[in-house]
Order: sequence, then structure tokens, then C-alpha cells
Amino acid sequence: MAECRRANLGDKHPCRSCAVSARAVCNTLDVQALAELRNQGGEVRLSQGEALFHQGDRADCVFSLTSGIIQLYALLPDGRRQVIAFHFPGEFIGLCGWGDHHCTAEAVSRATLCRFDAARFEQFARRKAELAQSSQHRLTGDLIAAQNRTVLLGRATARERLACFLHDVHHRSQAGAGAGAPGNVIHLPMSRIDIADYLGLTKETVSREFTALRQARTIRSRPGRQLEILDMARICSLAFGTGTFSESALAAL
Amino acid sequence: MAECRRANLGDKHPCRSCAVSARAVCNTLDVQALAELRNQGGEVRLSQGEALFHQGDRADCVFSLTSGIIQLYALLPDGRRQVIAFHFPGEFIGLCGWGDHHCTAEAVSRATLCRFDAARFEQFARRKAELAQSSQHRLTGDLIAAQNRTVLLGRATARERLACFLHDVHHRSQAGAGAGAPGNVIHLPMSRIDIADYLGLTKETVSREFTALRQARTIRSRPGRQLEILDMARICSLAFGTGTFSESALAAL
DNA sequence: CGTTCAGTTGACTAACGTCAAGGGTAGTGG
DNA sequence: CCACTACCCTTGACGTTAGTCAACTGAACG
Repeated sequence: MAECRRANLGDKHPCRSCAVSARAVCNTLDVQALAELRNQGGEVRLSQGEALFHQGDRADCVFSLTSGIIQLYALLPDGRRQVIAFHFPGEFIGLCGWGDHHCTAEAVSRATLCRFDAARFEQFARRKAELAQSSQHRLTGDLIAAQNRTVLLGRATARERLACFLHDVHHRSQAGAGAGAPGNVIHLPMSRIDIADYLGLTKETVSREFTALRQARTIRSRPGRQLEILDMARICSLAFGTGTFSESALAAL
Repeated sequence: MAECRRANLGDKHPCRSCAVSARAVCNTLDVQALAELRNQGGEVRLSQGEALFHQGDRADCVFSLTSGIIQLYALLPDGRRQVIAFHFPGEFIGLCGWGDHHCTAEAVSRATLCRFDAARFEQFARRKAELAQSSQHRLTGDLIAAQNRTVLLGRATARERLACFLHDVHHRSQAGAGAGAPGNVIHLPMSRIDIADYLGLTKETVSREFTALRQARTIRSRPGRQLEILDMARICSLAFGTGTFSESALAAL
């Protein structure tokens, strides 16, 4: 269905080659509406570690992530950092701000995004009910993910947090990649510090827990920042089934 | 402005006496639309400890809290509990669920709510743009609150968590009560266990931190579950200004 | 071939949790 | 009106988990 719509695009249309068109917000739009939406924005390319926006910036744009991984994080005055979310291709970024951004968005790996003017996007959504509904569903999904993370950070042990993280990354990269990734191998471009700041731990604790899982033959490290999950049942039982990613949102669409 | 609309109501109209009409979702509606919305639902009264809905229940209703405090919490299979949010009068409950509720909603103190059928509310919102916008703002506010809580639970000490909690309750009850509450006295109907489960701590740790703040003359206990904040500056500096309640949403409306 | 930085590991520490006992208070029934 | 009870809160002693500090390893880069 989404494919049908895209088939009508001219060969030179940039959305033609978009890898996430079937999953992105814009997939609800017909060709003409898509063109109209595109006119409002442009493309953003980020290299690793580059920021999309900073905590305190005016939130005047929204973004659809087409490739790479983006992390949102907050910095406390004394330098403590908390990663609020990792965003994967096909997801929407910027819903959580009217006014000023309360967090920084930074590329974990090289990333590309479609940028839209926030006010015009909202105006556009008022006319296109499907778009409004789609972005509301994503917002709801983000809320549920954030609330689930609250449970994880408030009540789970270090082992459980890591298992939950691995479970979610696995789940989400399945959804994303379609084919390609064989079996239970996942790609983890984020550093131990990023993971630690996401899970409310230190890099040392994360490292120790990785070692423990490796020694229990639950996971195995692979070259190129890849990780194979050998005992998925074990991971699932440690993760007590709580998804902390907004992926749940996409599933329900 | 909200008052003007309500002045047109008949004397017997139940919304006439609503204490939160100026702050609730329905405040955006004119008299006729209000009547129409009311026809879809009814009133719910809960005694202390009674549940509004349970984790796993079908999420087919949304609610506007008119009095009392509601807590949302998740239970893990082994009994660990995490309170996800406290909701205060004027706030909207149930946005976070299509499908099944992922948490339980329970009255901390005696509470009353307006109930609306979720599907019909949504349908209604499609026709009334103000309502849709208002509920979207509330949803966004809840997301920001949940994300801020992520920072608190991931990176703050016990002392900071408690200070942040007190700061937020103070802030929110100011917004709610209007006049009435003198100076910096707040009402805390929730138990130490509720607070502990909200802050990702144990009741003993919460109790010890209360004692420490009391001994430092930062707070003072008052009869009737009331608490006076003596040194607000100290509370604010410990709370590093992070609001964890969805109240921020209301402020921006 | 050295430098740098991410990751790992070990020894020690601090913060919070656990377990257990005692005290205050409100509600209940004689 | 006063005991009785139950529950919540507080406090102390001790245990455990994860944090801190520091050294070492190995891969990436110039």
C-alpha cells in the first residue's frame, strides 16, 4: 500500500529511494501531499557525534530519521548525563517540544533526516487527518516508552537493564532491517558510555555486565560492534517483557 | 474566558459547580459542545485505594480528574512496584493507552472524575480542533514529564529525588488551589511507600531523607499530612529545576 | 612506532536496601 | 472515655549493589 503510493513518484524524486518510506510518518500521504510537505523542509546529514539540536534551542523543526541512530540526552549542571532515548530509522523526532528543547539530539552514527518546519507541519497535519493521527500515535508510543523506562530505571537491576536494552535493540532492528541481519545478531554502534547513560549506570558496570552475560554464554561478541544473542530466552526473562522503545507505537499502527 | 463560557450553563448543570472547569480539557468547549461531550460519559467516584482501571484492562475510556489524587503504577511479576505518575485535579488520564492499559490507576485519596468513552472522545476531537489540540498538548506535557522523570531516576541521588518531588507537588498544588494554601505548606496524602515507589527508593530511605531535611530545617512537618517548606531555595537547588510533572503542559497552554 | 581512546578488570568505597525493633496515631469496640 | 489494635512511620545495625579510582589492554590513527 505504501509501496503503491511511492511507485507513482518520478524517478528523480528524492523520496523514491527513501529506505524507510514504508515506516515513516510521511507514508500516510499521497504523492501530491508528499511533495507539498517536502517543499517545507530539506535534508539534514549528520556525522558521528554531531548534534541535530541542543538543550535550550528553540524547537522550531521536526524530523523524520531516514538512516542512522540518534540519541536524545539531558545534561545536569554538574555534568551528569542521562540518555532519554535512542531513535532508529523511520522514527519521528521533535514531537516532545513546543517552546525550547529540553534535551540535546546527537548522532550516534552517521545519520540522515528529513527536516520540516514545526509550525507548517502542524498546519499541514490540521488539513491531513491521517498525518495528524499518525503523529499522535507516535507521540503516544513515545510516552509509553518513556513510562516503561521509568519502571526500568526505578526498579530494575543492572543485569535486567542491560538485558532489556539488548532485547529492545534486537526487536527494533528486526523491525527496521527487514531481511539482512541473520539470526540474532544485532549492531550496537553506541559506546559503553552511551549505553551506561541510557541505563542509568556507569560504563564500568555496563562492561562488567556484558562480561557476565558473555561468560554465561548468553551473548557473544562479534567483530564490527556486533553482538550475537545466543540465549534469547534468558534475555527475555531478564527483561521481564518491558519494551522501553517507542517501537511499540509502530506495531500498533 | 473559561468562566464566561460556564456562566451560560443552567443552574442545574453538573459542570456548573466543577472546581476544575477553568483548567480541564473541557474548558476549550462551548456550552453546546460541553453538553454533547457529557452525554457520552458519566461521573466516577473512588474511595481511597480504589482502582480506576487495572494493568491489562482494555483502555476504552478517558478521564478528567475533578478532585483527589490518582496514582498510575506498574507491577513487575515479582511484586516490585513503580509509580509512574501522580495526577492532580484538572488533569487528563487515559491518553497513554490504545489497546490495553500498561499500568493501574488508583486513588491516593478520595477522588472524582468525569468519564468519557475513548472512541467517541476521539471522534469528537476530530470535529473540535480546540479539543484535539488541548489533548495533544496534554499528551506532550505527559511525555516531557516522563522524560524528565527518566533523568531523575537514572541520575539523581535520594536527596535530590525527594527535593524534586516536594518542589513539584508544591508547584502543582499552587497551580491547583489558587488561593487557600498559605505560604509554602503542601498537602501530602500519599504514603511513604507511594512516594518511595514513585522515586525508585524504599520507604526507609524516603523516611531517612525526610528526617534529614527536617533536621536541616529545610522542611517542617505539620498535622494532617501537611508539610511546610521552610527553605525553598534549598529545595530548588537540590531539585535542579527539573519538573517531573505534566503541569508544565498546563503552563504552556 | 608511538599516541589516543574505548573497553576491561581489580580493589576499594559509598549509597541505598534489607531486616528488625520500637513509637506514634487513628480508628474500633467495649 | 479509655484500652486495643493495626498500620504507618521512624530508627538502628548490617548487607549488597553499583560507583569510584586506577591500572592495564587492545584497536585505530597518524
